[in-house]
Amino acid sequence: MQEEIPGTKKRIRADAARNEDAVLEAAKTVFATSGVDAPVREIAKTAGVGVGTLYRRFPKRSDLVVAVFKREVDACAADAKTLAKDHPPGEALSRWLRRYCQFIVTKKGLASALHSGDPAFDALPDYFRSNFEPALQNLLSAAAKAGEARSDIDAYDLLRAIGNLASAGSTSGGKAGDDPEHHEGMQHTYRMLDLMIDGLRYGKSG
Amino acid sequence: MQEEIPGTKKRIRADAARNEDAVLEAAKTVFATSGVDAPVREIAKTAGVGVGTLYRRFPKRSDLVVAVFKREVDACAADAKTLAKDHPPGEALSRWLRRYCQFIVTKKGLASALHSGDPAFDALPDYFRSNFEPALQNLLSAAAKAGEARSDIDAYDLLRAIGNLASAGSTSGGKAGDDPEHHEGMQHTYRMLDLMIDGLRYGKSG
DNA sequence: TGATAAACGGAACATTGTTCCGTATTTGGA
DNA sequence: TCCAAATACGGAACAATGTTCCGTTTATCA
Repeated sequence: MQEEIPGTKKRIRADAARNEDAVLEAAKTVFATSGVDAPVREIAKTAGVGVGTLYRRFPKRSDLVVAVFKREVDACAADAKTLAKDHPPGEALSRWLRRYCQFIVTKKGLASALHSGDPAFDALPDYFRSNFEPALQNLLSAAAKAGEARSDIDAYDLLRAIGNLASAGSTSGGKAGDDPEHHEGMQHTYRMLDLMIDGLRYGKSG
Repeated sequence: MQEEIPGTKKRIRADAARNEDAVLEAAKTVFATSGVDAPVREIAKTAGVGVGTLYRRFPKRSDLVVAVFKREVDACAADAKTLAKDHPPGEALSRWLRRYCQFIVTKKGLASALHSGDPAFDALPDYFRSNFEPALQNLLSAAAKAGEARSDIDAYDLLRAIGNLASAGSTSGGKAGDDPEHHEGMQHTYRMLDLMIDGLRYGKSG
């Protein structure tokens, strides 16, 4: 979260840094497994840490939720750059859109928390957009310039469209289980996504 | 809630009936004042009743929320009939739409509960629509027949439109306070509503 | 290596939903 | 009118959870 800023008084203790990371990682796992409403204690235990430690870094439960969310937004946005480096533009675009779709699907539970009215989450939508829109815009532009995708699609529109697709296709809640209906819904979602991607890359417009 | 059905074994005890009503009334008040997340104890105390009494009638907190919601839907829908009896068709229509708008505004907190994924609330949207759509349809038809409103508007569309208007204009949460911004938003909402009503009654179409 | 600041862990506290049960009230019949 | 059974009542007690507190442990640095 916060780097070594020159002006900062003291270094962060090694164990503290290690634990902060462990907590974030545990929270990510637990949120995915048991939903965003999972008890703080469960996260602390998974991280192999006492609740006190967790609360020192994240004074409110919502702070932890926000931190995990931002961290995953960062990771997903960062993947855009990686994919752009490792693949031809059209392919990078396709892959990232699938990656993004997966992000949305796994954040379903969180999404409902966002609209819960808790002011703690007010900043998240902006964070979401300000990271994803440029990330996608770059992929889109590169693909368009290479003639590997149409150029008349707005990044934000696409983000929203896929977001809607994905939320419509997943059962509400945010747990992870092996619910078969859930899997069918997912398959359907990914099929629709592929349709959009194909349209984007090979559609009649240029 | 449940009437005297001939097949029923025993009569409901008088104090029980009285208390059920007191609880519903108290819940309505408390939800309006402190939001739908208000503690059960506060509702019980307001009703002048122990929590045990409350829980016998409403085994889950959500049961109480649902009951209050339905009761207010009933009340609002019933007002449509009353207004139709006491006013000329166009006027009845106007008045009821304002009444409905007020209903929506005060149920903002509840609305977010609806989309919380809790299956306890799954039946509410249907209840909402199946009561309000016919109620409005009647007013609309009567007004149209009397030449006091245009006839090309769908009842459900109108319900949704006003619903959106009202939710957009109110600050999230569902509390009641004297927040001045909230009041401004409300004024704006009602101004927009009046615009729609005027369009409905005096617009160019017949 | 030892002093000190920083961090740790988890018991303890506060709030809330829910259950339990001894007590009080209503009801229907004698 | 009065009694016994049925019913309902109230609120203490329990469980789950977020959050705070503080005695103990550990990392850092000279």
